[in-house]
Amino acid sequence: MTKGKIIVVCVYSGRTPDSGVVSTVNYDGRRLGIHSGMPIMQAKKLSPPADTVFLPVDKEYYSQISGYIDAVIRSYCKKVVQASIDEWNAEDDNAAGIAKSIKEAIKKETSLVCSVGVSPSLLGAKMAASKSKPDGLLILDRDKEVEMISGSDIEKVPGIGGKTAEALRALGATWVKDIAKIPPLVLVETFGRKSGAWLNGLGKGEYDGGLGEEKEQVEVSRIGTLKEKTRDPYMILGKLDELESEAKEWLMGMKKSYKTVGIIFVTENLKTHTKSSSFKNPKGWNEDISKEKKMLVDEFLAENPLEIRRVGIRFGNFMDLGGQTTLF
DNA sequence: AATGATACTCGGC
DNA sequence: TTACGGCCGAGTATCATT
Repeated sequence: MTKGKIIVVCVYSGRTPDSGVVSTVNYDGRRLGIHSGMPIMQAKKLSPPADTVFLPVDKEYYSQISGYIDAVIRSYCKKVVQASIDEWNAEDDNAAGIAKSIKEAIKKETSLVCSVGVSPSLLGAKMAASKSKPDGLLILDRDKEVEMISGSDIEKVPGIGGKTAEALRALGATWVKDIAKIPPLVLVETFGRKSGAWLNGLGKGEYDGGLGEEKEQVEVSRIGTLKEKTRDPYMILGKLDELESEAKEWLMGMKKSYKTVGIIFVTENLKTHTKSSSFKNPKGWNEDISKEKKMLVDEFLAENPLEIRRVGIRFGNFMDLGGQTTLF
């Protein structure tokens, strides 16, 4: 029985029985300071064992539920873009009118509660939904939207994470409205052309409008944690073989060929590095790439002295081949 | 110099 | 005292081609 308990949902890496991180945690757990991304061992120290349940993530199950919710939302809204496994962005001429019905339909279908935000901009809607968590509905007009966003902590703005927030605070901005005091040139210098311009607009109350289009997946990757950290190419390549098969199952199912293969390395200091190379002609999922993998691994080991903790493989630059099915 | 392709890092969820 | 996943896309740097 899990009623009244702290529920910690974890990604177990398999390295040791408790190694891994927290994926998510219920509100009782959050009150104790447990949060996503936290090492499982740290969460254990913060939670009373008798009142806490640690569960592994079950992504297949979440995907199934996600599909049910997707169908509900699409039955109500003119335009829908699924943003992640548990977030949808939608447009409708009668957004404020249907929001409550959508909440109720999702509850009826899945017995889950959700939060809905309605606002003139996508950014405002997302923040309104976040603000009304865990079971809320918040509808804003343009004035209320500006009031909410400009008065918000920079860290609460989707698109501003820990690193960006820290850099903004170093420039004197704690609240969104403070960003307007930073010269646009400084924003561009610090955050780059695109992000700098976006932040500048944010400070001035210019929030991007629509949803954009649903995007096609452009790469597939599989990453895993090694039993122990190592620099042994044989160990690394062995793990990569497993991961390659998994990624290629996806390619096969989606009937995709690829032109780019990349290897992802996470070193003992938890820093991520990548090495990739592209082929002139697209490769099918049955083609051998062991030479290329070895090249990329050797190349990385030659230029980085640290031990490797996790490795991954990535396929990208998918090609539409038209009638050339003989490749497979 | 301009354009497009590729390589790589960052960070959200 | 420390403890640490598995994805994905965006953005930008860098390279190749013309």
